[in-house]
Amino acid sequence: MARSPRRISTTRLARPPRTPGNRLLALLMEADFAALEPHLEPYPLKKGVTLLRPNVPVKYVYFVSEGLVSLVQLLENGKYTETGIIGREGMVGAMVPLGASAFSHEAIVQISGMSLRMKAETLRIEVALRPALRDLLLRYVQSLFSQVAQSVVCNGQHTVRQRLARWLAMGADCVESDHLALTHELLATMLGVRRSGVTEDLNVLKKAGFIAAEKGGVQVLDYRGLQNAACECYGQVRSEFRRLLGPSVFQEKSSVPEK
Amino acid sequence: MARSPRRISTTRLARPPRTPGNRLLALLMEADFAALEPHLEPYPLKKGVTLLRPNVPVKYVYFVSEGLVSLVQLLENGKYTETGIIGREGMVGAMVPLGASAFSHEAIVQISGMSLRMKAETLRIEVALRPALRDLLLRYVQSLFSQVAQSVVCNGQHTVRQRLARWLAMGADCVESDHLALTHELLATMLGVRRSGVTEDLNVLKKAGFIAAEKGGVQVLDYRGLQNAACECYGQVRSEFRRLLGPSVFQEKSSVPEK
DNA sequence: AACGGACTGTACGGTAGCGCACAAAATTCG
DNA sequence: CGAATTTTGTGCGCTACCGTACAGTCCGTT
Repeated sequence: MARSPRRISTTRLARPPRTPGNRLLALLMEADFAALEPHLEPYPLKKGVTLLRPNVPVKYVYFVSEGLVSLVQLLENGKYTETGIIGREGMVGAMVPLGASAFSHEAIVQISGMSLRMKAETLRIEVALRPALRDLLLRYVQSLFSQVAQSVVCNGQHTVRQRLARWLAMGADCVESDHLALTHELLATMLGVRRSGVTEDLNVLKKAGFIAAEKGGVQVLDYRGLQNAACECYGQVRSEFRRLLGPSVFQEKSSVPEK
Repeated sequence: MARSPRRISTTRLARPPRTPGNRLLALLMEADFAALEPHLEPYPLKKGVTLLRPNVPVKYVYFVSEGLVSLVQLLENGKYTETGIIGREGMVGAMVPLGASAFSHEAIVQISGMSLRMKAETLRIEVALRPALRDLLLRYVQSLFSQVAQSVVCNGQHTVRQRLARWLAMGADCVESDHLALTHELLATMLGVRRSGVTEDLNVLKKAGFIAAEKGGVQVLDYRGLQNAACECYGQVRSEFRRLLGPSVFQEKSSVPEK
C-alpha cells in the first residue's frame, strides 16, 4: 500500500488539523492528545484479522479511524456470535489501560480500514497520569457495556428483520458512511442467524427503499426508514453513547442523503 | 427491623472473623478492608426494590452478602429483560467508584437478602488511594462484562431449557445455596420467555431429578446434572469469574448434596 | 472466452416457542 | 374456615426461524 507510515510524525511540526478520524482521540484535551500522539502508529485494519485473542495478554490498543471491528464470542460448535461492534467512535481494548490484561472474547476486523494503534502499556502509563484521559476511556467502556447489554435484550426479543435493520444502522454510524462492505454470510454470522434469512430480510428492506444492495455490500439510502424498521435497541444504544461521550459521536445523519 | 445498625463498628474491637459474607470484600487486603469497614452499613435487600435507577446518579453501592439482584433493561412495551445477575460474589454499582455516575439499566432485588452498602462517593475516594482496591473492582467489572457478553450469545443461540438450567445453576452459585425462592413468572420475565414455557421446562428438569420444586421456589438437587442440562455459557462465565477473581468466588459445589 | 469460486435468490418440511385461555392447586387473608 | 388471590399445569393454533438443498448470478483468473 502507498500509505506513508510516517504521516503522524511529520505532521507534528505542522500542528495538523488534529482530526485523526477517531472520535475518542478527537475528544481528548489538547495536552492529553499531545502526550499520546508520538506513540500513535498508523495501522491498517485488514478484513478477517484478529486484533484481540481470548486470554492472550493485550499488546496494542487500536483507535479505529475507518472500518469496523466486531467483538465476538466463540462457541463450542465452532460458530461465532457477535457481542458488540467498534468503529470510528471507539477503540479496541479500552479496558486494558484501565487495568485489565486479557479478555475472554475476540476482536475481529469485519470491514477493512485504518486505525492508530499504540502499546497498551504506554497508554496505561499515560492513563495513570491523566485523569481526563482515564475518565474518557471509562465512559467509553461504559457505553460499550450498555451496547452489549442492549444486545442481550435484542437477541432475546426482536425479530431477525429488526435486528438486521439495527445492525445496518449502527454499522453505518460506526463507519460514518452510507456504504457497508460485507456479504450476507458475514451479516448472518454476526447476527447468529442463517444466511438465507438475511438474504430474505435484506430484500424486504430493499423493497421498502431503505437500502440498495450490490454483491458484497449494502448501501444505506434512507436512514430514518432503516431506524424505524429497527427495534428500539438502536435508539437506546445511540442515545447512551451520546449521553456519555457527547454529540460528536454517532452524528445525526440526514434522513435521506442530499443529492 | 431488629437489626443492629452498629454491628460493624462493635465488631471492630473484637477483630472479627472478617467474613462479611460478600466475596469481594473477603478478597480485599487487610488494610483496604479496614479502610472501608467503618463506612459499611448493613442494608436489607427486599424483593422488588430497585437499587439503581436508569440515569439517576448513584448514591450507594451494595456488596451483596445474601440474596440476588438482577440487572435489567426496560423495554418500550413495558417488559423487562435481565442482562446480568449479582449475588454474593459481587456488588451493585461497581463501575461507579471507578468514575461512572449513572447507568442506563436498572438493578432490582429478585431474592430478598442482605447487603453491606456504602456511599458511592466515599468508595470513590478510597479507590483513588488504594490501587489494589481499584484493581479488584476493575476485575469484577470485567467479569460482569463477560457475563453480559455471554448472555448475548446465549439468548440468541440456546433453547429455553438450556437457558433455564443455566440460570438456576448460576443463581444457586450466586446465593450460595441450593434453594432459590422465585416463581415461574419471575424466572420467565428474567429469561424473557413466556411463563408457561418455564413451567414446562422446569418439569422436565424435575423429572430428570436435577431439581425439586415447591410453590414459589426451586430446590437444586443435582448440580452436575443441572450444569449438563445447561449450555456451555454456564461454564464460560463461571471460569471467567474464577480466572479474574480467583477460586473463592463460585466455589465448586458437590455434585449431589451430602446428607 | 471460458472456467471456477464466491455470492445471492428461493424453496420446503420441521419445530421451538409464542400468545392466549382456562382449570387445578396452594397460599394468604378476612 | 371459607373466599380470594396467587401460582402452577396443560392445551391449541400460529408464526418466525431453522437446516438443508439447489439453482442462478456475478466476479476475478488464466
